[in-house]
Amino acid sequence: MPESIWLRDDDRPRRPRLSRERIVEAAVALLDAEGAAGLSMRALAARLRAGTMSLYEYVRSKEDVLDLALDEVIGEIEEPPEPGPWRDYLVRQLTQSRAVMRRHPWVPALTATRPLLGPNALARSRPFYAALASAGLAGPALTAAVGTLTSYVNGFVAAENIWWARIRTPAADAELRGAVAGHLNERMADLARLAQVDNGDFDGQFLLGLDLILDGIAARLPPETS
Amino acid sequence: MPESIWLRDDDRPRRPRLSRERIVEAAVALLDAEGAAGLSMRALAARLRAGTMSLYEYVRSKEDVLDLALDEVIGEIEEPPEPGPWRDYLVRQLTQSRAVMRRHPWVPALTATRPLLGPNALARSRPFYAALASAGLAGPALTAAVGTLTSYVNGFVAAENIWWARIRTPAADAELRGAVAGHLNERMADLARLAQVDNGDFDGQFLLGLDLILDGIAARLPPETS
DNA sequence: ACGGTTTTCCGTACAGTGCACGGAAGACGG
DNA sequence: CCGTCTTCCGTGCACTGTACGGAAAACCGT
Repeated sequence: MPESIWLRDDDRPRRPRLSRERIVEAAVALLDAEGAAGLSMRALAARLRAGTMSLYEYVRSKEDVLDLALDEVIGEIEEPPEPGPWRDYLVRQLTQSRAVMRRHPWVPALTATRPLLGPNALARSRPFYAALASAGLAGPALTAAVGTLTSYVNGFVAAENIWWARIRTPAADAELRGAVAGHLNERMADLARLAQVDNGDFDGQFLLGLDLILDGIAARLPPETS
Repeated sequence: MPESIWLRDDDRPRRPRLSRERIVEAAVALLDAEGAAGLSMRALAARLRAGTMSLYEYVRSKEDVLDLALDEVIGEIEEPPEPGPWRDYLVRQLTQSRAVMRRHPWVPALTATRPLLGPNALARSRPFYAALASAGLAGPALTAAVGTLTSYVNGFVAAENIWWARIRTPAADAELRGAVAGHLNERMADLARLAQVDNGDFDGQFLLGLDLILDGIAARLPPETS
């Protein structure tokens, strides 16, 4: 009777220290903390207290890590149980997408680089198509509507994040804002006057643009029923 | 009378071999040929037959090169002499933006990273604001409309380029298309059925989405005159 | 014609990157 | 007790951006 269970340390009966899940979790944390430039395989391994090359047991390349991290945070968008009216549903869903991309500012630039084929990305786009299909869209109009909306959200948050990235302190904010304003006023004052509302009301701007697109979609719906 | 002009080789009275212009020109060519990953300061210098560190006489960092290259290709969008009706103008201008981003596929991912403050970018956005302003928009609605349109174009072409990047040969195209279709059908057949129009009609999709947004904008215009 | 200053060019060096290779250490099935 | 297989990872290579400092050339004032 060798080593009774009660005496044995059975915490790791056959447990690898690393795993894909642990790696992508650490990768997301690292990306959030240091940005895309801060993610190196060495830094990632260090954060997991592992040797660099150990990661390659679970992942073929750094690209894989990025793909996995991306799909991971896409999973943070929760799927709603009840569909409800299509327009409310889309606003809610896309607002949430934006929130995720703000929590993880490295996301928009990454999506511009790689196709989104991960399980979470697919799971999230399904009800999205379904909502617009139930509203009456089909065929090219349907895919165009979906494409327009996702392109808009990605593009908007990408632009937004550029500005957020360059300000951490209010002082830096004021200085940057001043420098840009000076730059603009100096070389095209009329444009600066037209676009004077480029103060930081990103929330309002986001919803405004979204409504614009949704109005365009609504106008294209078959003039049907309820 | 030393060295008459006619005998002197005055081709280079004080001509540095390098210049910012030559550097950004080479950078654009290199980016077009090799993609963003292929642009290294060493490769860039080699293409100019210069030492690597010579570049730093004209540019503070690689980031500078990217900013300059980006603004350079934005300059390829020609400014139209006659404004004309706002809607036609916007469609023409944005179609041209898309064409530029297709010629230089590295552009959309770059724009997602940095602010566009170069002279060409500013010069191009001015008539853009002006067109929508002349249509009757002002204040937040104006900036929202501009933001929506540019976000859409960026996002659309970014997504589009992802697919173009992965196919060079028709064989690769067919294989990729098959793999993706299989992947989709396997794990969510209904979605695949809804989105069956994801064949390569990017042109049509682009204009469809654009019309969507423009309809939304038109609906928001003050119900005024001619 | 000449000394000094400024501009251009760039070789070297350093810290950092992704990852190929091959070995070690341990868990497992026979 | 002996292979085999999985996990871990040290070393090494080719490559990156760029700090530093020196060489050479072009310019200017005398």
